[in-house]
Parts: sequence; structure tokens; C-alpha cells
Amino acid sequence: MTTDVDGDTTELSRPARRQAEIAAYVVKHGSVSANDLVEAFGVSVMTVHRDLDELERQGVVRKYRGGVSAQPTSVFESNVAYRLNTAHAEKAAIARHARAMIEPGMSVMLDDSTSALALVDLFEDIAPLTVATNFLPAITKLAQLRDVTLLALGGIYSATHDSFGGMPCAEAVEALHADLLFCSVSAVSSTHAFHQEEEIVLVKRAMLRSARTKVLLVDHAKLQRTALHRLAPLTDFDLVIVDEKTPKDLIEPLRDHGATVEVAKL
Amino acid sequence: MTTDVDGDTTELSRPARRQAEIAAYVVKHGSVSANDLVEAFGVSVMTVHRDLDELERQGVVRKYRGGVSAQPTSVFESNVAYRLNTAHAEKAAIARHARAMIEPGMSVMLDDSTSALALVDLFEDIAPLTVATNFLPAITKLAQLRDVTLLALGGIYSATHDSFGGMPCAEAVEALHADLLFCSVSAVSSTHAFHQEEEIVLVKRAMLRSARTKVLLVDHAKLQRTALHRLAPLTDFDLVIVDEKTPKDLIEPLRDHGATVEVAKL
DNA sequence: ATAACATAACACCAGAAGACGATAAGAACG
DNA sequence: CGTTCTTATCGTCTTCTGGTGTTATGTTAT
Repeated sequence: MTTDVDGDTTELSRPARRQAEIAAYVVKHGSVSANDLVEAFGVSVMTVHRDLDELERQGVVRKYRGGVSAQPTSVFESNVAYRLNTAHAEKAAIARHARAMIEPGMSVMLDDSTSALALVDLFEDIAPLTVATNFLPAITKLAQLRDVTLLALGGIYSATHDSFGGMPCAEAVEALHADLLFCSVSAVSSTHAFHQEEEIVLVKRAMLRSARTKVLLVDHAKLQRTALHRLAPLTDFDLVIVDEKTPKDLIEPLRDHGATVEVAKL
Repeated sequence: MTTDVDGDTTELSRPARRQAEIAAYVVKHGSVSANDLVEAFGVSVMTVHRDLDELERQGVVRKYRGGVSAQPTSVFESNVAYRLNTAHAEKAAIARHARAMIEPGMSVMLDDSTSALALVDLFEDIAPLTVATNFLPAITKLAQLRDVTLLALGGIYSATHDSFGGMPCAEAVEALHADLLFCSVSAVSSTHAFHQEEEIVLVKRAMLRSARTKVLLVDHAKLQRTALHRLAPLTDFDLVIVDEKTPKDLIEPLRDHGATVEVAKL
């Protein structure tokens, strides 16, 4: 089983968690039948199909008669549900650390990352604030807050990321200039930040151009990894925040290459 | 769908309805104290304050120590909650009528109107479809649908309308060109469509420029009224859809002035 | 200082929505 | 033409969130 958990209670609803597990299962096995999943997860055929429909909607799997097959793992990795599963406490800690950088009245830009989402929960107290983001869950939350001027970055909706992207989004970003940018990526080497998807890279790059101070949020699971597209050198960021679980010998190399790194306490 | 008979059984949650009523009450009385409202509505002080907070967030009232005062009525009239109260069945009927114009594969633009929202509920069956809108409730719904390419029109969030607007939004609209536009307004005379708010007019005008076929959705409550800003002559629309409750002698003048009008059957 | 008002923090309740499986109808495959 | 897989529909169950009042604490005015 792929139940490698690093001690965090999933804050995910049961079906969402199961779907993430099914996704992992499918990715691992390449392709499986519905009945396999019935056995493996102990739910009815109907439920399996419903889960698979949802996963297909998110672009994680492809259904055909008799079973499902996995899509390129890049899709799986950038799947929201999957990401939400990961490193909860760490992200909260990073968010708390990042919060200190934000002064009332500032304009803040957020990308479509769960790390950024954790930050949103802290905004209520820092208000007034102007926040720009292309991440639908963040938009929904921010719309509820008083004293937060919300600037939604529109674009083409991606069910995989639950966010907006593409050219329309990049253009919307380019029309702005924020005091602060908080963003995250899927992989970080000792010199660069990486992401699998070109479209996302496009938007993130635009964001980097449209902010004065750029902050990269990195939980330890992302270090020492790479992905297809090189987003930017770490020195492009004014600050890189990592969580406390990050091994020290992984932090040093970043600093050696010129990055400014701070460690968020849990 | 909603098989409610005559009039309007509010499909609004109890608090939302009460808030709308409180808003009306405040508008009527100019300014009142929290305790007045406690008596008038038979709920606790706490609840009154919560309602008032929400109304203030929407910009409908202004709180001060000891009570609240009304804001300009234009705000009240364009308040979403208030609008949702109105002419439910009619809007559904209009939506059903409008639906016939949509072919699979088309690109459709929707404005931030409750009439347009009624239309969204019918999209699932017409898919595939490309839909562009600046209305948050519509965006939320559309994001759930498969086979709908959602293009969110970003911009500055307005709690009053629960939608995005301003210059960023107008620019996003201008970058597009949709096959169909469905929009609504707050008032319709025999020659023109009107709206109270300049910002909204700005976006709607942009939408009119960015669509091939333009359809105006009008429930009977809006006819023979005007508002501050003249949006456009009715002849700018390829079609005006009204509901069945519209008196015939109100429809004729529209046609006399050159508008194409169809009546939606309930 | 004290009264009037506003907010915060809890706990309760109800109604709604979600999740699920069973069964039956439908569609693709051989 | 039957078998296998998929989808639709319904009813049940559970879970959860929204809405509420009560009490306690904070704040502002006089």
C-alpha cells in the first residue's frame, strides 16, 4: 500500500482521501479495473465509478471500458487533492512565518498553491489588505473577508489545480504590481525552482515579474527534487522559507548558492 | 425544476431572507438601533448584529455605535440577496427559453445577474460549452461541470454583487469574443436598458462589444423603470426575453421601438 | 465609574447535503 | 445474444455546517 504518511492527520474528507489513494493506486499500477479497486478499497462498484469520474474530471486518470489508466504523473503530482494531503502542519508553520512579512495595507499576490492557501487563513487579522490570486479556493475564502480588497486573476479554469491560468491569466498578472508575492513550486533543487507544467510556469513567471518582493514557500518534501520545467533560480526570490523538518544539510547548499533561506518554526 | 406554484416562495435561506428584510427596514426608516430590530424581527441581539455585519460587508448599511443607517438606495437595489428574492419562477422560465439558443460547442458569456445564474443550471446538458463570466456563484457552479470550459473574468471583487468588476475585468472581457451573451439589467424602459452603477455599466458595455449575439433577460418587475445610467438601447440586443407575466401592453412598445422580443412560457 | 452597547467564545440544534449501496436499466463487447 | 461493464435512480444513513441563543468579556460614551 502507498500509505506513507509522515504523521499528519488528513484534513481531507473521506471520499477525497480515498480518491487520492485511488489515484496513487492507479498511478502505481498503470491501469486497473473497477473491480480491482472495489476489492482494494472495500467500497461498492458504484462508489468506485463515482470516484473515478471525479478523478477523470481532474484529469488524473483516463476511463475506458473495463478500467482506468493513469495519466502522466505530472498531472497526478499537481493534483490539488493530492497536494492537500501533504505536509499540513508544515505548511501552516510556513504560513505563520510568512505572515510576519505582511503589513496592513500591502498588496499581496498568491499563486495556486496549498501553501498560499494556508496563508489566507491568517489574513483576517492583518487587514486591510489587497490580495490578488488565481486560486479558486483562495478566492472563495477571501471574498468572505471584510477589509480585504480581492483582485481575482481570471483565466481558463483548470480542474486539476482548481485555479485559473493560461494567457488571459498571465495578462491579468502583467497588469499588476504587488508588494509581495508568495508562491510555491513542486520541486526545488539546490539552485532552482521547478514545475512540471508549462502553463503553470507561464503564470508563475508573470507573477515573479509583477511583484517587488518575492517569497518562495517550500516544505521539506519538495527539496532535492526536480521537474520538467525550470521556473527560476532561487536567487530570483528575495526569500525562501522552509519548514523545520528540513534537514540542515539540505539548507546549506541553498545558501551556498546565494539564496536567502529562513526556517519556519512549527 | 423548482415546482413552486404562484408568487415567489423564497428559495432563500432564513437568515438571508431576514437580512434582506432588515435591509429594507433600514432603508425605509433611514436609521434604526439594534434593539429596534430585535423587537421587529424577534431574534436575539447577537443575531441582529451578525446580520448587520453582513449587510455592512455588502455595503448596504453603515454601522455606528448605537445603530445603523442606510446607504444610498442604489446599493440596496443591486444587492444580490435582494435580487435573489425576486421573481424566481420567472427567471427559471426565461432561462429555459434562452437555453434553446445555445448549441453544444458554443462560447457563452454571462454577466453577474441572477437571471444568468438560472441559466447555468441548464448547462450540464448542453455541454460541451465554453462559458465566460465574472459572477462568482456562476464560477463556482461551472467549475464543477465536466465538459464546460470555464473562463473566469477576474477583477476587483464586489461583495454587493458577489462578482468581479472594474478595469481589470473590462480588459479581460475585451480580450474575448463570445458567440452569445446573456445579460440582465435593473431597469428597462420602452427604449433602453438601465443600471444604477457606473462600474457595472462599464463591464456590461464591454461585454456587449465582445459578443456576436446579445440577449437581454428581463423579468416583468424591471419594465417601465429607469435607473441612473443608460446602458444601451434595446435595439443593440439581438433579442429581449421577457417572462409570461409581463403585461402585453408593456411588450408592444418595445417592439414598436424596434426591439425583438420573445416571451418565455412558465 | 457606570451604564449601554458591541463583540467574542462557547454549545446546541436542525436541516441540508453528502456519501453510499442496492437495484434496475442501459450500453458495449465478444 | 448473452455477458460484462457502466450508468441512472432511489432511499437511507451519516456527517457537517449554518444558524442561533447564552453567557462572558471588551469597549465606548456620559
